This record gives sequence, structure tokens and C-alpha cells, in this order.
Amino acid sequence: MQNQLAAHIRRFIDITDEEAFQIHTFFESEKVKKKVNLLHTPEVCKHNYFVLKGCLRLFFIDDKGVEQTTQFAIENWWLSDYMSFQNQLPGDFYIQAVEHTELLRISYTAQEKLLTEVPKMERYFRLVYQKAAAAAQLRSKYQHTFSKEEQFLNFRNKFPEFIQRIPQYLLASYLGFTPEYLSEIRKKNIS
Amino acid sequence: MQNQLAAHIRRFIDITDEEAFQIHTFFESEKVKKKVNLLHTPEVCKHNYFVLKGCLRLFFIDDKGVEQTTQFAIENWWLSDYMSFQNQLPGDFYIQAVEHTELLRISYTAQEKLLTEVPKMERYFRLVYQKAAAAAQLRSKYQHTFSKEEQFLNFRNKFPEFIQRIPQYLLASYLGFTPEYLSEIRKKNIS
DNA sequence: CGGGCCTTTGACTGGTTTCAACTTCTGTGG
DNA sequence: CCACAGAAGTTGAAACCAGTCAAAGGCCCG
Repeated sequence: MQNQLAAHIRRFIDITDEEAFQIHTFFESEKVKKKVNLLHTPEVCKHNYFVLKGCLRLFFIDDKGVEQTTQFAIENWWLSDYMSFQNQLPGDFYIQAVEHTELLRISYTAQEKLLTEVPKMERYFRLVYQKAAAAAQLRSKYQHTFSKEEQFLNFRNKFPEFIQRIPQYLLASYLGFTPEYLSEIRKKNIS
Repeated sequence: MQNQLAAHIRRFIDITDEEAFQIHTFFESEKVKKKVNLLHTPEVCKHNYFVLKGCLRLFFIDDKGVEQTTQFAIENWWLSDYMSFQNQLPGDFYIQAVEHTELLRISYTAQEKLLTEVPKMERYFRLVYQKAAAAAQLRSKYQHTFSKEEQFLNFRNKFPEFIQRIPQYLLASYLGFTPEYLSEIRKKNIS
């Protein structure tokens, strides 16, 4: 557990074993069963989540009452409703376990404390968020370039194993179309 | 000039006047005429840009040869092709001035040096990127919720003055539809 | 074994794109 | 300061991508 987060941090910055231990004290670990919500609206997103094993999703409920998934987080990914988290104000996203998931969570106040006590973690989080920003730019590019069908085929090329893990209606929702249409696409492109 | 960036930094962290001066030495200022490219593909994005006055856009050219704008940056916004910038590898985005624009730019190496010499800037950039990540989540939510027509109406509500500043075909491209369709929408919703 | 959730199917609908032609605006040089 | 050329915006018709709705089938888990 602890090693996994420390290993991730070490992909970005150097930390000693003592620092790794110190950092770890700011986190709490949690196990969540499939379909259980870690965050529901309208609630302040108090934690930033780091997935050790399993999968989380970020979603909201649209005007018509349909769940819309905007992000997934698998092993070694961070997830949070950033708007709500950083302002500590109620947000309109839900966070839910897609599979049985093990995670580390850090509260907003604990993160602030961690950053003042271990300042080099500023660099780690800076790099994590920078990567997130880069990923967002790339995703935006895909959405502008490809038709919905192409987006599915692209996604399947890039993450073939992930598609096996999640139900199709979640994938459809993430890619921004209906389960019915996904079904049609799959038939055409014999998977 | 210098004051404007320092003022922006002070919205996130405290810096002394001496630090503000020191920080400023890492930047170069530049004036760009309308329609001039700061970055063209396939080129490494060597700089991170901070807009003092004017407007930049990030775009790419799709399969059909059409320019697709994915981001704008106005006064006090940062812009860069993050994927290319952080890995210092060729990217596939262009950065162009939408208006006559005054900006500060910092090179990748200068930014690295700034961050080691003035470590508290890690926090500043962490917060800037965190805000960017939050904005990306919000944008993703809008794209999942609203039809293209609604996205335009929303955008017009939120940034009425910005719509005046930029040509419609850029706005259409940013919102992900055709100029013709934007024209139709505007007619329906007598602006 | 059963019930509910997920996926598939098909018909119909409509939002959005495409293409081509026309009009209006803008900026540049004479 | 006017004229003109190219760029930007508008219009309308035809085609299509993708959504909606309703119903049936498959599958997982209790």
C-alpha cells in the first residue's frame, strides 16, 4: 500500500524512506465496494483519492436524470472533484467505485498540512496536475477530431484491457453517447 | 508588465518585491501581431505563455485540413501545449495570436531553474494547474450536458464581452460545430 | 431458479454537417 | 479616401450521424 504511493511519488521527485513514511501518515486507507459512492451531491468534496487497486468514476446527473461519467481513475491515478475540493464548496459531481476498490485518501486540510510540512510535495502535485492538464488538452483534441464511432475505436485501441473491466453503458456515457449506439458500433466493428 | 504577473502570483502565494523582481528576470516579454503563430507543428513547445493583454488560441489541424480551436487564453491566463512542453517533444498544436497580444514567456529550462531557485513558485504553478484541471472537469461536464445550441447560449451568458472580441468561426470551432450552424443558432436566438 | 439489470434490435426522428452560392464586412494599396 | 479583393458571415437544400423510444433477449447474482 504505502510502497505503491511512494513508488508513484518517486516517479516525479526523490524522497527518502523517512519522508515516505511521514507522507503516509497524512493518508487514510479505505476499501469501497462496487457501486458505493464516496461523494454525493451536493456535498463538499473533502478528499483527494489515490487508487491503489480497482476503479473509480466521476459522474454527475444531467437534466434528464441520466448519469454522465466524465472521468475514470484506475491504479495509480488521482481523482477528485477539483472545483469542489479546492474551494471546499459543494459540488455537483459524484464519485463512485466501479469495482471493489482499495484507495488512499487525503483530506483537504491534511493535504494543506502535508504541503507545508513537506514542501517538496508541492512539486509532486504540481507535476500530477500538469499531467492532468496535458491529458485534458489531448482529450479535447480527440473530441474535436473524431466522430463518436472513431472515438470508440480509438479508445479500444488505446485501452483494450480497460474495456473488459467496465460495463458498456459506463463507457458509452464516458465517450458521450448512448448505450444503444455503442451496441450498434460494436456490431459493425466485430470486436 | 512585471506588476501584472506579480499581482497574479500574489493571488495565490505571498512574495516580496525582491522575489517579484527575481522572478521577473526569468521571463522574456514579447508582442505578437494578430494571426501570427508562436508555435507551429511539429515543433517542440519551448515556452509557457502568460497573456498580459490580448488573446491567444491553441488549435490543431484535423484530418480534413480544418483548424480546430481547443483553448483560448486572455489577460492573466497561461497557455502552452502542455504535452509538448512538459516532455519537450514535438507536439501537434499551434498557438496563435487572435488579437494583437502582449505576453510574457518563460522557456522550459528557465521555468525549471525558476522552480529550483524560488521553490515557492512550485506552489503557484501547482495552484494554476489545479485550477486548469478543475476548469477541464467543468468543461467536460458542459459538453456532456448540453446540446451544441445550448453550449453556445451558455457561453454567451458567461462571457458576453468575449464573444464581441473574437470572430465567430473561431467560437464555432471552439464549441465544436460549424460556422454555418452557429449562424443559424444566432438567427433563432436574436442576439 | 428467478428477477433485475445490462445489452441488443429496429423504426423513427431530429439535430447538425456538408456544399455551394450569395452577401456583408474589413483592411490594404493606390 | 475610395475601390477592390479576400475574408467572414449568411442562407437554403439535401444527407447523415446519432438520439429516442419501446420491446425483447441475455446474463449475472442472490
